[in-house]
Amino acid sequence: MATQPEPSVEYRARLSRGRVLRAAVALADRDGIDSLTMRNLAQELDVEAMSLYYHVANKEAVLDGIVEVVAEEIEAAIGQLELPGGGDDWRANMRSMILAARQVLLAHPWAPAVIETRTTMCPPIIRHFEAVLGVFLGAGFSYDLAHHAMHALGSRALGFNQELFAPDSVSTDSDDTLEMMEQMAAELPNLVGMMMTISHDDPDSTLGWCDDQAEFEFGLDLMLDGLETLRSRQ
Amino acid sequence: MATQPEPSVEYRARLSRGRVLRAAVALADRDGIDSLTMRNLAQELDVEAMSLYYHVANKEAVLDGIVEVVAEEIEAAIGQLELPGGGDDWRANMRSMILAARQVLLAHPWAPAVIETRTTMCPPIIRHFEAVLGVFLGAGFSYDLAHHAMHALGSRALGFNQELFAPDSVSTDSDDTLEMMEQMAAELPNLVGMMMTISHDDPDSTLGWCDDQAEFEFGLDLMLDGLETLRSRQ
DNA sequence: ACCTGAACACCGTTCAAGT
DNA sequence: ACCTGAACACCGTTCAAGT
Repeated sequence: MATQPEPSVEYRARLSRGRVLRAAVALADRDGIDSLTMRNLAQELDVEAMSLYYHVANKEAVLDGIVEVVAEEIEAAIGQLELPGGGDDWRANMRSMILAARQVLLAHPWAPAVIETRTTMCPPIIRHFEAVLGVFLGAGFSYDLAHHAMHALGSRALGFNQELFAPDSVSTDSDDTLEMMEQMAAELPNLVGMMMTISHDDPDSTLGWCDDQAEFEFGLDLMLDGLETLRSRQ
Repeated sequence: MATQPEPSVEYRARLSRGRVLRAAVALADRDGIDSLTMRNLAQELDVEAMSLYYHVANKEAVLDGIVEVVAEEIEAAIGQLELPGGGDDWRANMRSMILAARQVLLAHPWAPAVIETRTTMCPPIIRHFEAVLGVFLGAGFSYDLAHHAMHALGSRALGFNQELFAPDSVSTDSDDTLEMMEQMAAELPNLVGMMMTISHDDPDSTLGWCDDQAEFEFGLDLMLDGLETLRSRQ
């Protein structure tokens, strides 16, 4: 009789904080953040829910942890970047760092909302802000102006600008809103006029169906250009 | 014998959607948004939880409703405003509208987070965006530029800029973070340098304890100034 | 050291039943 | 028409118990 079962198909890998967090990210990516419950997460790992508590303190710790995983991905993505601006063009460097972070977040659509509910910064996020701040300081921003700049950037420093309301909330695709828009055309001349003009110019672009990436870059450039003006006058 | 009980102390006012929503706002203001459960809300109204469902479809409808209540307060606050810019200074008008909205939100600290989870816009919010857009168009912005401007403003149009992480997440008040900062001073020269400089200049102002209102206005003005530049070149 | 079963105190919500 | 009691299917979490 075998006293030691050899590794086989029924062998189950031991749990660890890392495995728990990676499974949590995968679950949130696949089924959405609402599906990330301790019970579902345990099932994903072929384990009982209570086993998770041996590796993470509680659900908040799981949420902290999945933000950390994403932040580490951002760090890795930025690490691989060849900064285009060299020592000269701080805006180009900042821009590519932030757009690289954004690419990572696009793969984890739940991340912005979870990040905004966190109360403490994990080390990789702190290091990210350290790097962003480094670009400002390297370009000659005073500590004071760089401080304002960090606040002004806000979540854009991590590559997202939390959109208000769902992408299609005022979309003309919905019959309800279309009807509502028609009966409100008199009351909402500006919005209706803008939507009609924009969808006339570009049928794919309405208020409810905008190019998020283009709008993000527009807002980002607006900030960076404004900050450059302030820097040069400093 | 009285066939009709006269109104008396034990008379209980009937429920209505309006009473439910006002009670929900008051509860969230007083005890925080996490305390806003159907059961707690019912208790606030001296009623069973199930009674609420006669007046609101479900909890999502309550959240939609409390955002609507806040948006109506914003609408009222802006309605009472004397716009300082007259027909000339669109930035001054926009600024006072947005800062008035912000004052309302400061009384309902839970509101930004709830607003960001909504998927559809309620009528008073739509009307608010209509008014903001009206300022842009009135100042001569093209529909296209005004559209970009609305996106760039984002939640700032409603008076908030969701802060990442809690106010004191990197505060030097906490012994833990102070210790962490000390041991990380070598790894985080930019952040530590900025914090030391800023708290040296102004002991009340550190990374973790900033003047939110001043930072909001800094970011808002940066956007408005940048947009004015684009408008004038249009 | 690591995992589990049973149980607790909550949720939102349904449905049939009361007045 | 309006409100309620009992019940259901979930949550996160605890604690003592297993191996």
